[in-house]
Amino acid sequence: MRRDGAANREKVLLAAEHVFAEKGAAASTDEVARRAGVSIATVFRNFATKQDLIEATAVRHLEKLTAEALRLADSRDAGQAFASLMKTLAAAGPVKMTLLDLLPPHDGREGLSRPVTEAADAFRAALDGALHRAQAAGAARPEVTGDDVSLLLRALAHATDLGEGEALDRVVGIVLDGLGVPR
Amino acid sequence: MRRDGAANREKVLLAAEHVFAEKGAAASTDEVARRAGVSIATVFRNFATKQDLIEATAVRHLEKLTAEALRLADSRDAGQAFASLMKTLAAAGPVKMTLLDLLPPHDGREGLSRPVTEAADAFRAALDGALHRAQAAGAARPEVTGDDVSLLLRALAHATDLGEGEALDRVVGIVLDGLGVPR
Amino acid sequence: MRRDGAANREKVLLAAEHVFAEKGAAASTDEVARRAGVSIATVFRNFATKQDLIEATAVRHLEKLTAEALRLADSRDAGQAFASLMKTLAAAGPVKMTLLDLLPPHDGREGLSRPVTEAADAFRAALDGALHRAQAAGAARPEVTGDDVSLLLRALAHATDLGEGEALDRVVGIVLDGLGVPR
Amino acid sequence: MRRDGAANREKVLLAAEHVFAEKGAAASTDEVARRAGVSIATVFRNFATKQDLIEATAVRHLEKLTAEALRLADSRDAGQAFASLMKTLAAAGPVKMTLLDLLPPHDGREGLSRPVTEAADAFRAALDGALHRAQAAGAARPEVTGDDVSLLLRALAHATDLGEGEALDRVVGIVLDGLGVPR
DNA sequence: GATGAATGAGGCTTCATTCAT
DNA sequence: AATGAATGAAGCCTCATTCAT
Repeated sequence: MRRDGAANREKVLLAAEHVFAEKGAAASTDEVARRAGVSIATVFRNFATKQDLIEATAVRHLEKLTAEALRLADSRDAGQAFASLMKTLAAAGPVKMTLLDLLPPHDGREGLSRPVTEAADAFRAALDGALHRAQAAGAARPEVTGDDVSLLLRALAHATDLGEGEALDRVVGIVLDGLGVPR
Repeated sequence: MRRDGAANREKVLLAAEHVFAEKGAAASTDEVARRAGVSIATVFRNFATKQDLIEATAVRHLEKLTAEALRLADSRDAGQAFASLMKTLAAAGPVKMTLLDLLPPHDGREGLSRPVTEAADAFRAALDGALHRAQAAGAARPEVTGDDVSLLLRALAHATDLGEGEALDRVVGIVLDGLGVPR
Repeated sequence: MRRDGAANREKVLLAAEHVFAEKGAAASTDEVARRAGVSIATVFRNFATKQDLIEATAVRHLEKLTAEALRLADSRDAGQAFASLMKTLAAAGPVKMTLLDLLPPHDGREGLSRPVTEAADAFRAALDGALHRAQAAGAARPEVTGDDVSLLLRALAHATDLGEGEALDRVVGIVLDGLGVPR
Repeated sequence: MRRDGAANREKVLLAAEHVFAEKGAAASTDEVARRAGVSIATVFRNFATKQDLIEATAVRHLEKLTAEALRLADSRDAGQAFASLMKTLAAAGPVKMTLLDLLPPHDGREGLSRPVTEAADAFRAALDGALHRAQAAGAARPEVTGDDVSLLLRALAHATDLGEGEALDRVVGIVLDGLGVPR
């Protein structure tokens, strides 16, 4: 039984990721349930509130991004690693919803639950690490701050929402130029 | 009486600009009415549909931006002018709503009314003009396109939505560096 | 000035007759005003309430029908006169709205204003007169009552609302047969 | 739980039948819900649209009428059967709403959903059958058509709306005389 | 007297959330 | 644990009626 429960939770989260990505957080819980193939009551059994579901989706997405950031950190070339990270994060896969809006610095943090802020902080730490390594290797301007990168990333994620594949590459390239990252 | 009507229409548009800016287009018409100090029926008398109100707000905002772009165009230093334009537009005053999302290139243009697309095109033309002048003066990389700038602007406008004043300046500066605009 | 007022009242009544006929009493007062070419405030100046307007329209229509009934009464052949009357009334011209619903016997009379009941009674008297003359001439079954005719007329008026020209003639013919009126 | 759902759906349909009958299709959905003893959201869960509810009510009523028509068809005396049918249908029980307006021939059929037109056609077929049997038995004039009967029925249903029990019998009797149906 | 504008009440519909099976 | 059903609150929009010019 516990396995069923976990499986359903998983299905719902996956569905939420897609639905919120496509239609924004305004999408109805019903639609998430439908896409997950479960009843809406099941969604609410797993996530007491729609906000909870949104936050869980955000956490999940942030964890993926953090993992990606840490994976790339192992690369020998710190500049290359940082550039790849920016491209990957800006593209943001199918999750076009701006979950990254939850990253600090952010005004609306007060209302967020612990898990979300923790996940956001973890991601932010990974991002800072990548930046610092690149700066140490001379592959990023020293005066650039973590906040700068975070804001730019958020901005690019939104642009992703709108631009096409190749267009996004061009834009990310321009930003990397501005950051002093060699390409 | 026409004066009353015009004044109220103005009040509603102003209120809409603020409300949509703060809470996004999902904000309720009721709230716009409350902020404008009129009844909701008055809002609907001036704008038959919520979509109409949103579009009118967008047009108004775009027209302001276009005027700003054209005003700056008269500057002697084309590079300076372009830089100022980017900063001004990214800041975007109190209108944090991403009205700039209406700029081409954009997928969702089909559903938009004529006035909106016209206003968006006019703004885009002014933006392209500023870019070309800067490039002709050697104050912007020649390979940068109008689409690049438009996407970056849209991205920065979103970041504006979240970042603070000084932080925004830093970020815009980085982007200008990437565009090869001297500061 | 008085002439303007009267003219407007006339225009409104005419418009109301058409609009209510086409869309039923659910049609909006705005539409009546638009069709009359006046502002909605003018409509309400002349008729304090929408109900008042509806009743005035009904009275006007009833008076026309009464006049028609009296005009036909002069015919030599009482049976012929009665048959013509039924046909004319069932067709009801452009006023398909069932103003005849106001005729007695009717449950909802209590709520009606004096002018309406008076007009309805006058029409009913004219109708009774035509029937009695036909019966006196042996051109209608003696046991038929005014209520019978009134109900049938109301029914046919509704059918008119729906049927076509020739179809209506057939149906009225059948009813006249049932009433014993020679054709 | 399905039992609850079905029961509520039934309650809503029943309430709709009464409410629409009394106040016409313009009656508010709220009133239907109140009469059914459920919340208005429950009404909309069962019938996505007010139009859907109206149509479902119409279908239900038409099916009852069709069943009645077919039941009477088994009678030995075809004329008697037809007369009974007319009386029953004209009386139409508590459903004073003119659901019969949906019968062909009718202009507004285009906007109707499949189930409604099917139910209307089924009823019309049953009615035609009764008429033809009566004509074959010499108990109705041969030149009378199904359209004639349908229109008359519609008309009488409206009259039902207004007249009383005994008055209706008289009127139906007159129409049957006109149709050549012995009584 | 006529009008353009304003409004409160009400109608349809959606949705997050709760309940009973 | 999962579901179908129920609901209150809220949103958009319309309309009869009133008000200010």
